Amino acid sequence: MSKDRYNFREAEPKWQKAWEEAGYARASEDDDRPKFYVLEMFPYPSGRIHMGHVRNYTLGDVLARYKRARGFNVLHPMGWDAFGMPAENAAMDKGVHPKKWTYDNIAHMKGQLKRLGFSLDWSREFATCDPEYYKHEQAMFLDFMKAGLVERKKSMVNWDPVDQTVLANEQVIDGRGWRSGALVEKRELEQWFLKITHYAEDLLKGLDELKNWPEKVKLMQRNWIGRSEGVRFTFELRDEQGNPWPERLPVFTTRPDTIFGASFVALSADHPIVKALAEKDADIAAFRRECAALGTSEEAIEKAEKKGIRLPLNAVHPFRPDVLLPVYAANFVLMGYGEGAIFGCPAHDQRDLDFARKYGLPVIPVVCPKETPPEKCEIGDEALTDSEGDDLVMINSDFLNGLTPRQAKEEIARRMEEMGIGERQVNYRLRDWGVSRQRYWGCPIPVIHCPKCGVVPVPKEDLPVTLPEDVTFDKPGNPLERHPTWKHVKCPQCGGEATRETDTFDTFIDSSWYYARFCSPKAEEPVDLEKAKYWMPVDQYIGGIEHAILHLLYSRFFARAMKDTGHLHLKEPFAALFTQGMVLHRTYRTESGEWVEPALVGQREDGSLYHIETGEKIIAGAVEKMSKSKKNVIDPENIVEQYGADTARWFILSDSPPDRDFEWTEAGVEGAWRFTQRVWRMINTIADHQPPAERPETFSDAAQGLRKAAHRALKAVTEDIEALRFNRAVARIYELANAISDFLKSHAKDMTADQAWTLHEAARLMVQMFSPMMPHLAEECWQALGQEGLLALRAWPEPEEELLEEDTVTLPIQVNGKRRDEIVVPKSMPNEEIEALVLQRDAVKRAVGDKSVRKVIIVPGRIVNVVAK
RNA sequence: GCGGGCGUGGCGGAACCGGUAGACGCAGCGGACUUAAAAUCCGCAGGCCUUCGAGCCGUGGGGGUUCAAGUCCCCCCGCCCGCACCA
Repeated sequence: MSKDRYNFREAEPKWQKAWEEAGYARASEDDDRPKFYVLEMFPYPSGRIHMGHVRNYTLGDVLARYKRARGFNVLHPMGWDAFGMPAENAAMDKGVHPKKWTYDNIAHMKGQLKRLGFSLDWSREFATCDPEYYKHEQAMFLDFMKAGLVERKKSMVNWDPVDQTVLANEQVIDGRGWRSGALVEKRELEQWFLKITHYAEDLLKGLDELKNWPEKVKLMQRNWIGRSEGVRFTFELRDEQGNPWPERLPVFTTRPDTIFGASFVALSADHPIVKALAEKDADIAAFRRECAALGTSEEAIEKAEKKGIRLPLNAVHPFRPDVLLPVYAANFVLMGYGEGAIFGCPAHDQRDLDFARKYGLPVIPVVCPKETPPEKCEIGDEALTDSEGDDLVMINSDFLNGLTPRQAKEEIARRMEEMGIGERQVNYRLRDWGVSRQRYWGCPIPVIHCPKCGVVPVPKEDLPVTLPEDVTFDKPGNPLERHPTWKHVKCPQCGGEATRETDTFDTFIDSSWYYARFCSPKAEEPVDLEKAKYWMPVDQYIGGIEHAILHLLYSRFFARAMKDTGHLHLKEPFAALFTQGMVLHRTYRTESGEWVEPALVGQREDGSLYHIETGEKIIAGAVEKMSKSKKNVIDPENIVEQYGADTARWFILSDSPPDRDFEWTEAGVEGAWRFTQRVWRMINTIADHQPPAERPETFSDAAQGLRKAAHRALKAVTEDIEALRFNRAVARIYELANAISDFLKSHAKDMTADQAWTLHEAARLMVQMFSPMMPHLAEECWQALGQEGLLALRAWPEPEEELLEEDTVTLPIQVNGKRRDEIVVPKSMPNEEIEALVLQRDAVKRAVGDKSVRKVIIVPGRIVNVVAK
């Protein structure tokens, strides 16, 4: 290879082949070394990899390669999250079968990943749409059923009345179906649920043990689970004539202390009482329809204006029998939480306040800061929601007056229990996981519906229940439902005519246990426990923050369910979690507002932008997440083609901390590209200086300086890689490269033996340091430096301790907190001596002026601050 | 709406546990080399002011704690992520 120009087109395939032949990325359980399981969230096979994948898998690959060099037996597998809606959309739009579309995409993307040089153990690859994978999923579901973790109940879906199809939330746009444009309705269907709430407490407690998870993710999960302690109690209801209603109304509240501030009661529009009343009242029925048009997403419901309708009912205040509270149906009360009914206390809940103001209901403050006189305690536009402060006191509340809200909660709970109308209750926001999907391209749910026997599980020996391939997507709805023969089977129990379940699983199930399958991808059972015991848990999991709640919570749930059914031995699958940021790119538009892809944007001398094909003026827009709709997408394939894998990897690691968003820029890749070329030239220059075979006895000052720089860089880079601070590691490597350049410049002409030796040492260390990031270039450099064998197989170097120490230290000197001077002192200098030295300095004297020195603060090794007044 | 996060030069970022703000890279400017350009190499570089000693201002905005605040506390603004059928 040319010494002037690094040819990645030649080098990259060569080293990829060499690693493969060496079995570099193959993982085996039969190994004495400690194990390390690094896993990145597997991709959906959309067709092409995108920059987000490049970033994700580069982060993981750096760690995998580093850990191998550190003596770990590393498992770094890859697979495909292959079921899901896009395959069906492609079938509808382009007429291609979901299976063909998916497997073609996988083949293409696999090639792309290989060209990026990721050290993945491809022998463990699988796709979740392989019957070999999903048959185990079906088997586990049957075991979950036996263990009582599965339930069948009614729940709401978005229904498109024109397409006669169930819609995903993302397919509902402003309350209308994305294809038909029809107003979406809510519809109740019998569906399968996994009882994640069974583990609510355990999932919450388990978070405390996850020391290497980001606090923000744990906090989000805690809030999602939403444990709350409160009281469930019942109201007596009366109709408009004052006659008692046959049943009492149960409500749940976390704020029983505010009961004397109650000014209304609100029921969910889907509450059985509201449903019953709607039968006889057109207005209530209309209100229910209005609520149904909001769809099923909590976001849409909460964003909507708070609205309600008065029901012909009143509720009797439990402690003031003469007070009747009006009862409403309200759009912000969720049927799925608590009892689907609340009492409203406008003074101390924002939603209740908004509602009360809209309908002219009284706002009675019952909690008041202690220092405020009760008669001055007023509520404006903002409710006073705090109930924990000891500086709060109950007012307007009969026997509660004078207590803190905390005491009042206790007192009310006690009295309600005494009266027999309520009890304390722990409630969770977390709902059971609805896993039924009315779609074709998913894992079939392995049950049969028999008119005589009811729901009958498919016997395990009949698994997998596979998808029929002769299906069409020319009509809306689920092809499994209308397939002529597939669903018709004999009942396994009575042998009579029966039908298969035509719903398939939520694809989140597929991704809730794949990490365990990678331990034994060919096992006869879902997971080979011996192998799982060796590899699990995942030591480092890496993926996007967008999965902070659902995917990660479902996976934690699945591990628990698998443990309880004997399929896994631990509850927490991911020992450490890292959440990467998104990849962004600037957007461009023409003056008429059309998006333009970055490749078509040219820049003139004066900096103005133009369309390179049409010459139109182009306006630069915001830097945003890469998305097809805004055309600000850079295809990794083009980047690898133009610059090679190492440049792409290096750039994506270099600019931003991995957990923050990353802006892809042309200039940035160019910079990374130049660095690869600069390194290659530098290494070849160094190779020309033959080092002595033996390590020199002594080193010149210059050589010693370079050795210190190299070993310090090694220490810093090692720490940065361990902490996944790859951008800092990159900066340290740049610094070392600069130090080596400087050294070469000043000593190239009359290089002594010790200097040549030092140069080679520094060069080897630098190459090793960037080898996890730019593995191909590193191998090529390693060879150029005359080293034998694959660098990938070499142990990570250790810095020499004595080169890391410094005997002097530079201390900045502040006077009253402002930096005025600095001194260089021996590390061992006692504080009194430092103080004396500092006070003699001209700059210090000048800054002190005619004030007198009150104190001198010395932080050893860091700073001196002179306090003068 | 609710929950979570982020905000530092022209740009991406660095700054450990409260201790020199701006490492490193990108872009820029000046110079060398070249017939020329590219590439490469060297140098400069937060802002203001300057009598060239220095000084003042500066980490989204406002307040506070401290000898010392990008970092801790309170309030506000902007952007991003999630909200249970996108993956």
